[in-house]
Amino acid sequence: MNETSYHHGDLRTAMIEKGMEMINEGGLKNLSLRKLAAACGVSHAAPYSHFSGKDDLFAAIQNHITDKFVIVLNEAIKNSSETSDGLFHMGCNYVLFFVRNPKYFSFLFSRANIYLDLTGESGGYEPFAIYKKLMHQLFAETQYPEELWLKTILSHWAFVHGLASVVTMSGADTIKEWEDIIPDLLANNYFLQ
Amino acid sequence: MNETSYHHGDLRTAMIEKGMEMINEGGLKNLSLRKLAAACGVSHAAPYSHFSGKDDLFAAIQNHITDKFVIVLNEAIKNSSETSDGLFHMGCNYVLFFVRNPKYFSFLFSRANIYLDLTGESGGYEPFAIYKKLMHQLFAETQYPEELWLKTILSHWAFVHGLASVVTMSGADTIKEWEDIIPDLLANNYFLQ
DNA sequence: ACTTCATCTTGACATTGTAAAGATATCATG
DNA sequence: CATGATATCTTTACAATGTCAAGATGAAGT
Repeated sequence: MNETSYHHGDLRTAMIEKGMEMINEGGLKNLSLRKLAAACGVSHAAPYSHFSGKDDLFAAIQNHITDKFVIVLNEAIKNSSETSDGLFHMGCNYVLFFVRNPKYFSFLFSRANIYLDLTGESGGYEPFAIYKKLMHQLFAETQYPEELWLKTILSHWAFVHGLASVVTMSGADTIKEWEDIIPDLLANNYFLQ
Repeated sequence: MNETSYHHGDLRTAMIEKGMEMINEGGLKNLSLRKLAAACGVSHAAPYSHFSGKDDLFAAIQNHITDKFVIVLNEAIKNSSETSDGLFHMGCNYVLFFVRNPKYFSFLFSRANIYLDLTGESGGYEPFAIYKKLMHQLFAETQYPEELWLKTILSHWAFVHGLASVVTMSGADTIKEWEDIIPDLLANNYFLQ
């Protein structure tokens, strides 16, 4: 199935991966369904055989990026013997994922289709669910007082997610020290009082 | 200058305020320059006498929201006698502004035109600059070790900004307890270790 | 070889952003 | 008050975009 054939072969994957490329290069505003189709060498209506529309296409790209993000998060658990160590590394991996892919941040979190389930043990937006589950595990191990669970989860996640936000808004690509700063900030408590 | 006259009278302000309304109602994706113009009772090209284009118009709306945001932040200083108290209240006001205006968050921070100046004493994105300046003041008062300034600012801002993000992603309008939770989270340290 | 079906193309249309040219009212100046 | 300059708005036009419908193509199975 070469590039001159009538049928593309794997247009769905091609659209998603080309979409990720073009988001990383020119951002979102200059990316249209038709340009993406052209970049894949198909006509402007071809994507409609694989996606119900533009929203569906971009949601698929979002899911694909989220999948990679989830993989990076889960790597933190594998490489850690203790749970508390895993939480630290998951925080690092969380932020550093966006240090290495700055454009992904606003794309992932500005589409207003993400729901953070605060109450349950699982469900909701997967990266948050993973983080939450790991903290629950740590809470159980250390017999952390249950009335503080939600507050502690909120604090930790907000801090980590906020750091990712800061990184992308202060020139992630221009600051090379992030890889040293982030673990420092997560390991030590630099809050006043 | 009534609504039937050829000249609107204050189209620029009308576009900005109507734009804020429509963002709060239907979000961004359903808002076009032409719809906004129609909602203001003018032709679709009328806005071009006040804005250079769509980007300029939306930047003006963004600036207007930011102005209101800055006012809310500065109120924290007036109502506080001590600097540390002001910092606490500014954090509260920061997050609660988005509890009360959930749609503003993604609109403000997803336009990729915000730059956080980490190094200087002022300049850059104003809400961040205000927060940073207040912390510098507190550092000076308490003779806080200078090598920790940047790390402490990063931690505090990331936490506060992350909380605002969490709030908007977990249904700001459905959870009425935020106004009690946020001050609690900011006043007490619920981080592990 | 024939049929079936997924995939792709072509053509069309409404919406949108933008620019140019002209219409209208406001305002300063005499 | 008259007049011309200027700001503001309308009309018209065009290219880009998202979407749909109808038809073309070829792959896979019978």
